[in-house]
Amino acid sequence: MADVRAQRSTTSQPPVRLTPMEVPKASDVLAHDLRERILNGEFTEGVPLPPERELVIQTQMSRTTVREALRILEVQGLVKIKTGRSGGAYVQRPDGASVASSVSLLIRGQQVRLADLLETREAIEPFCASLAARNRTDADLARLDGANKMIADTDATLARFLQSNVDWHVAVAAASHNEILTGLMTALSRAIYAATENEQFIDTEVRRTTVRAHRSITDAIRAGDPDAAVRRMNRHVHTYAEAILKVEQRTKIAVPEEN
Amino acid sequence: MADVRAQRSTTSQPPVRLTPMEVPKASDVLAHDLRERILNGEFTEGVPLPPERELVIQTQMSRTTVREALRILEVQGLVKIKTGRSGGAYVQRPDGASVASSVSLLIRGQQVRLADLLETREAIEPFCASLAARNRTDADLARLDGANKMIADTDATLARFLQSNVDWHVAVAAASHNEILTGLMTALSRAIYAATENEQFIDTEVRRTTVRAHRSITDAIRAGDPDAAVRRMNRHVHTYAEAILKVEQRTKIAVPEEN
DNA sequence: TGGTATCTTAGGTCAGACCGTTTATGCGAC
DNA sequence: GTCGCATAAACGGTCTGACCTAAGATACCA
Repeated sequence: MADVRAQRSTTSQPPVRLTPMEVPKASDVLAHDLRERILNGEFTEGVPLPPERELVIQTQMSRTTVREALRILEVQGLVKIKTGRSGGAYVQRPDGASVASSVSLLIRGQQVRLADLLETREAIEPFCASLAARNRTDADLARLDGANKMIADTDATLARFLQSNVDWHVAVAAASHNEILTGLMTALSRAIYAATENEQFIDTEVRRTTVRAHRSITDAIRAGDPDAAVRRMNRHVHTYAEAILKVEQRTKIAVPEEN
Repeated sequence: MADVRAQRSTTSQPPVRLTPMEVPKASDVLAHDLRERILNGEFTEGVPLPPERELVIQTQMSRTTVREALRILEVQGLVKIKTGRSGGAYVQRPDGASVASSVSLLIRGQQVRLADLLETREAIEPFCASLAARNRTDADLARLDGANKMIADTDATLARFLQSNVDWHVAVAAASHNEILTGLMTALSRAIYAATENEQFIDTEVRRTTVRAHRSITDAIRAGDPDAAVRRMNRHVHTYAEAILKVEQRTKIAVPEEN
């Protein structure tokens, strides 16, 4: 090791300034490189990355490191790892699900108040309904109708009712054809489901009101009437929120894990 | 291996039906368990998880497996791993950053158009402004004023302008005192920043308009006028979106990597 | 021809070693 | 004492090489 002070004495110039150096981990470097290649389209969707042992040869890294890199990409939703022969890391593009899961973590981690959840839905969903009225396809309408049919079953358990409820709301978001909004609504709906399941918020009257509101909003979406859709959705989620909050007294929210 | 058909012939009952079995990976199991404990508050923020070798002893798993689990949690933003003595996996609660990065991946994966981003902001931000007008504290106002001051500097570089822009928008969200909306706006702002930096969307005129709009919205928030706040914010983000989209002609969005 | 046994390729897990970084600790000079 | 520095200890990071398990491919036999 050369002595730094010796260098200093040989020059009158101020010492070189160095920024606090970054020492990236090998697996991060590899993950980063692969991620860039995937996002740049060098690896197209559906094709498998080279096998781990092949990557070991190419990168001169150990298999441990290679595997950690692949694991990172898997968590980020950029590859899907399959086992067995002709398994491997298959490239996929991240979809709304990854957004939904990170939003779920955000919600669960912050111990968010139920009021915040409902507020957020009030912000987002009317806009979704408006977009849905403009962009919906026949397939979207079919999905909405299906959810309406499911939820109309008055004999269903609470869990089934809430599930159809979620399905309908997610279907509205999907009909907006905006991936981000769809991801957000998926996460929000799931969280609200969980929060309202624990309490006995939902009585027969709420069920009937909900079914009617969904029908009416679906009609507006089918008719391609954004203004009506926005207005009705606004009223629906607001009414729902008020009903819930009237019952709720500082309830702790517990969002179930997805998968 | 026993012959299945032999069993069948010895009984008249129909064979047992099994669902396609789930064979979770060991590292996923551990990651899942740790994640639940963190989110349930069993490990509070800031405390380190047991060292890897300790986890190996407790879980009877190999260090490879333990490390993969920790890596998963790190990517999900639930722990921050530090090296060196008294290093380890320190528990942290996920914040807007993890949502932001998954949104970024979604965008870079080209599943999302810039229009979707702007649309989502149009859905969320007016609502934030409304809440902010109702819930803002003096500290919130100070933060908004600070951002307004920064952005008014006409000599600033584009990067500085956009950063102050993001700061202001995030400050509005923070003033709403809704954790979810704040997290979402952080993510969206960063993504929009990145998407608009690459293009030369921002000219002097846009800058001046933006500064004026921010001032006017800040006034409404200070005055505690939700209606004015919502109206002005609506116009601001809508105008901005139109200006951007006018310039954009099927432009490929390239969001730079965070970190 | 159709099904079944086997082979082959891939990821999953394990054990043990060693390296690099960072902090605690103890010792010596002031 | 107390400040500074060398050293030790406690971490995560990486590597090697082995073996297990899943599952598609293939050959073989009825």
